[in-house]
Amino acid sequence: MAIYGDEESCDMRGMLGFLILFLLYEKKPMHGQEIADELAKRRGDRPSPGTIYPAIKGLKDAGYLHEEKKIGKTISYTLTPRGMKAFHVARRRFTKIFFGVLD
Amino acid sequence: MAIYGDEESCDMRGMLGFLILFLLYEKKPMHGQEIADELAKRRGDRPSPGTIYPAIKGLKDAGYLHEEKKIGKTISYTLTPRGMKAFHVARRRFTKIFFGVLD
DNA sequence: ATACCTATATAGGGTGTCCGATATATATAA
DNA sequence: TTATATATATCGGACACCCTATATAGGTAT
Repeated sequence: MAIYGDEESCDMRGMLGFLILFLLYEKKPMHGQEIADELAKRRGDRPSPGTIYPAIKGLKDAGYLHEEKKIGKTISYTLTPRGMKAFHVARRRFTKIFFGVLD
Repeated sequence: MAIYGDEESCDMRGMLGFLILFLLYEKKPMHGQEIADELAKRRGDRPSPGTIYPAIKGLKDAGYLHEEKKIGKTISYTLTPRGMKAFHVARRRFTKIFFGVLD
C-alpha cells in the first residue's frame, strides 16, 4: 500500500486539477511549464508533461480554462467565470473537510 | 471525467487515510463509527463500512493504530508513536502543498 | 539547412482508492 | 428464543488519476 509508506502517508491523488485551478486563481496568466514549476515547488517533485497537459486539457474541456495568448508554442491560461465558480465551490468543500489540519 | 462535474471540482481521492490519522490525532480514542460520523460531517456524505474499515485496517497494518479497548464489538483506536510521526510528516507535506488554499 | 532546446500533446496502461454487496458477531428487547 | 439494531469485516471490481514513452512543433543559433 503505497499510501502508508515511511515517507508519505497520503498520495493526494485527485487533487491535481484542484491545485491547477488554485494556481490560476492566484496568479492569473500561466502556461503549462509555469504551472509545473509551481507544483514542483509545492510537491517536491515536478509533474511530467504526460501528467500536466492531460490535466490542463481536462480543465479546458470542462470549460474552466481560457487560452489567453500564444507566443511561439507557449499557451497562457486564465480561469473562465465558470472555472472561477468551480474553484470557489471546490475550495469551500476543501476547507470544510480539512478545517484544522494545517499547521 | 467525474472530477470536473458541476458539483465538485476534485474528488480528493487518496486523502481518506490521512483524514483518519488527523481525526485520531485530534480526538484521541475513536472507534469506526465515530470516525465515520466525523467524516460525514466534514465531507457531507457518510463513508460506507466497506470504505471505512479497510482504510482503518490499512493504517493498523502499517503500525499507525493501536486497538485500545473493546466493549462488545466496539473497538477504539489511538495513534501509535509511529502513527503520530507519520501524521506529522504527512501534515507538513500537506501544508506545504496547500498553503494559501483555505478560505 | 541542420541541430538543439523548449513547450505542448496523446496513447496506453499500471496502480490503488473507494464502494456495493455481503457476512459475522454482540447487545438489547420483546 | 426470536427479532432487531449496531459494529466490524472482507471481497471483488469499477473507476479514473497519473505516469512512461513517444510524437509534434516553434524558436534560436550556428
